[in-house]
Amino acid sequence: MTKELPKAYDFKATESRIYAMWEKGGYFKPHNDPNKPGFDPNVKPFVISIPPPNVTGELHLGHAARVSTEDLMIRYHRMKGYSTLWVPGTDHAGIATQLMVERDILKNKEVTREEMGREEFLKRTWEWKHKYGGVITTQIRRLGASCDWDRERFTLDEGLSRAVREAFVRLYEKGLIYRGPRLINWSPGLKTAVSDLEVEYSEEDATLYYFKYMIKETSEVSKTSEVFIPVATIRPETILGDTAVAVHPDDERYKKFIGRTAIVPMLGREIPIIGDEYVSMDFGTGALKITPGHDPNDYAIAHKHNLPIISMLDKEAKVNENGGKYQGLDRFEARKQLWADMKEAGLVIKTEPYRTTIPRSQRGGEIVEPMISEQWFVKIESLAKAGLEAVKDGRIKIVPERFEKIYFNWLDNIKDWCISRQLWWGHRIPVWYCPDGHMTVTREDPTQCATCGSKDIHQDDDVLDTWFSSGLWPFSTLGWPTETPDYKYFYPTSYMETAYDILFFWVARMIMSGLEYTGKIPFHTVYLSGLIRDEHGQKMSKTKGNVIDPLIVMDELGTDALRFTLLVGATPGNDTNLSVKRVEANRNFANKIWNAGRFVINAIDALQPGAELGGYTLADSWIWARLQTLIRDVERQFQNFQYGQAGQQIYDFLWADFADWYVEIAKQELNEGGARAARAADTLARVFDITMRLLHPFTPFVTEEIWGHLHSALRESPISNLCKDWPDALIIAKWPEPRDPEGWETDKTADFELIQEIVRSIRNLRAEKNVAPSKKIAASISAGAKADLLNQQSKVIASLAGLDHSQFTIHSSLKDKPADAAALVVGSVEIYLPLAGMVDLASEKTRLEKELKEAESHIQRLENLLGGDFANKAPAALIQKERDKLAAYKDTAEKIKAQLK
RNA sequence: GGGCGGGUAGCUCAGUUGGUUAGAGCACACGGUUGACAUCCGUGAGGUCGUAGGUUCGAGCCCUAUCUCGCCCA
Repeated sequence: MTKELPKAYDFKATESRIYAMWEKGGYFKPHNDPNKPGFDPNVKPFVISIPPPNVTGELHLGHAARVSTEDLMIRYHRMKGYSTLWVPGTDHAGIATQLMVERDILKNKEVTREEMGREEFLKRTWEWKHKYGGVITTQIRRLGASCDWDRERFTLDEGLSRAVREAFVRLYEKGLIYRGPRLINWSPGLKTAVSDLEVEYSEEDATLYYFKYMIKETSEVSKTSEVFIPVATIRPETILGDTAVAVHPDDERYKKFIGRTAIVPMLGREIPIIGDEYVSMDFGTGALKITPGHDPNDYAIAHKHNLPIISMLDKEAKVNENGGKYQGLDRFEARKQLWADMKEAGLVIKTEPYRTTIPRSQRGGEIVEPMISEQWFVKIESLAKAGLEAVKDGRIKIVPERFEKIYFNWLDNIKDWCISRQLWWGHRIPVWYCPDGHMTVTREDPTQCATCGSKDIHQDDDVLDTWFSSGLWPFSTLGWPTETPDYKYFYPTSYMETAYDILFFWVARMIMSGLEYTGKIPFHTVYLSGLIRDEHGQKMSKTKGNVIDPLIVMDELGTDALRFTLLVGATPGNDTNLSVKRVEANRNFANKIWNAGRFVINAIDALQPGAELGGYTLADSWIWARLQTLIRDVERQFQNFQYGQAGQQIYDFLWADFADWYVEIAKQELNEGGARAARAADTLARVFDITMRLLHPFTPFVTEEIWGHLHSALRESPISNLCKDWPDALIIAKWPEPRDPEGWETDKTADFELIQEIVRSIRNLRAEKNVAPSKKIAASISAGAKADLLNQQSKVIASLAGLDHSQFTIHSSLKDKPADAAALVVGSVEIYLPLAGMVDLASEKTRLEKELKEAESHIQRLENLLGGDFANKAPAALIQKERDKLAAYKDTAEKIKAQLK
């Protein structure tokens, strides 16, 4: 006998215990491990590498959604028998982590990282990592993630660092990596370059400054009149870096000035006036100042016209020596000063408010400054081409498909990737320089210059973009560049599951990297999820105060409730609005699972030894048919990545079909004892077992826990045969295989649905007439051809509809309709409820008339339908279906009419 | 400017390759201490599926236009 189970599911007492049991049982490990004896290379693996969270980060709902989805995929495939591996890990998140540690030492030691020095700072950062690096993985465990923790990786681990080094050296040797001064996005606060992707553009209020670009006078021009070209700019301070003024060659106003010389305000520097069709004549003043050192478009024009490039800002975005007397001023301060001076000098025309897009750093939000800087770049063209091909030819599939277009578009327009960052926390660029400027790039740290042999060499100060190492993740985590057994067996991986916002940052780069370094696709399927928003679709942010903390939600409502909400609320590629109300509803669902399980277990415990199994009842057949349909639907939906739909259907089945109908009917059967009870218990156990298997990837904890109890109850029961093939834990139980219908299902289902309709209509009437739920009432039914069926099911009907079975009669036909009775019509079945004293003739008449009207409107509609082209063109089966419906409505209408007489 | 997604019940969302009575959760109304569950049960109300055309025997779903919200890219 099983011990008494609590009345409510206690997730707090369950989750950590179950997780420990799984981990201890080794269930998170691939069952077919290439490092172990007995390995079979022919067994199909299923592999996911986790999108690595920031090592010092904390779990947010985005992580929770990712982890839940990946765990669902993993558990499903594990149950299907694949040798399943989920590789967990974290990345070092260069900027984020460095900032955190910088803030910390500034607060606690009051030193900056520069004052502290690189070596000491890195030591502190590693300490920080060791202290906080485990937080997020602990939180991921709480979600039930069934990853192989023995294979956990970190991007700065020795192995992964070797992969980064190998990748860099290979690209360098192939000539795909180069260093040079280019216009890049500079983050003055962080004092590092950032890639194009790390800049966000927002529409903001700004000021458009109009001023005079004076033209150097020549003899032909009157010395008395003022000659200038009006120019407008958003950033007046960049005037200090102007190297030309451009106008459209066809512009009647200005074309006469082309070839002449303009004078940079306040600096007096002379710059050419050039003609270029890039200038739009009707935008602004029609003339453009060219600042190639601080604007990407101007940079391109300067290249075309061979203009000099002047940098006028330093690394902190203060004006440098090229800014004359403004040197040392911050960029915004310089803007004010310069403008004031220009006003004084009579060069100012006007200012006006203007909406424009401002480039801001994705991290921190400061305004990014385009600047010329010496950086390392990856020549991306050939990599992009390969990445494009892999998706175009179907080797990699992106779900949902519409993101393929976005992916193509990005790769078609991609620019070289700036991979160097002026940070300390990361993979230091493996390039050494000697005093003569030779570069040495090797897999092992060199002791001398490869070109001149000089021992006086120093390593590049910069580190690589974190995404450079993340791009290697699917294979570096498996041992690459070494051909380890893991790499050989588990690579390429299977799915890459992540949110669409890092399609470019990460997914595209992983694909390009995988193809470039391993010659193989890193995964065959990319599944993109949406983002998690609050219940009104707003982005969650601390400033809005609408952040939902998954840890608190799990504390209050349980992990399964959160998981189920995230999984069922999501459709591929679409954002999910999460409301705590919904999580609460799913906490209730977890409890429903628990209690349905308790009921099943009690039924099993109550069985008498040696009980024979009775035959299948209609309800047995019906629930079994429903279950088989469910298995087929769920399987199809899993194959199509429709996880939300699948979860919803299982929910509906368990709650509506199983609990509300089958369990209620089973109660009666169980009361009868003997063979009837044994059959009911048997069906309960079989259906519940399969339902738990289907539900396990969604709500792993409660299903594992209750299934375990079911398992022990069964083992000690007279029907222990049922569980003879079950494994020790649900997590590795076999996934239910869909099978084809056997032919009997349609009739049984239709029969049962008639019973349901009869029950519902009696309940409805009872509620309408305010019959106390506890009161058993009499009934007689005229059932026509259904009389046999209803006779067999009379006890079911009676108990579900609250009828007194001893006063319940079923006939093929009734000669006289019972007096003083309410009449209900369900198709061809007439039900009489002699509610003495409660039946008011007038209101009965109204009710029946209403029903008649409804039936007649259906008859009208169907007759129109069947009288039209539908009858000629629609599929035969469908036409028959509608004809049957029409017949049923006609039957109903006639019966009601008879009642009304 | 180009592209993508959403607009379905009071709120938040589902809705298979078009199949004819559009679903759920929450909220709401009425009634229930039925031996699994009040984290529950029963019953009910609530929708011209953004708008206008079109294709089709048949459109929430396909096509065109349009309004609106959001996102990505330039």
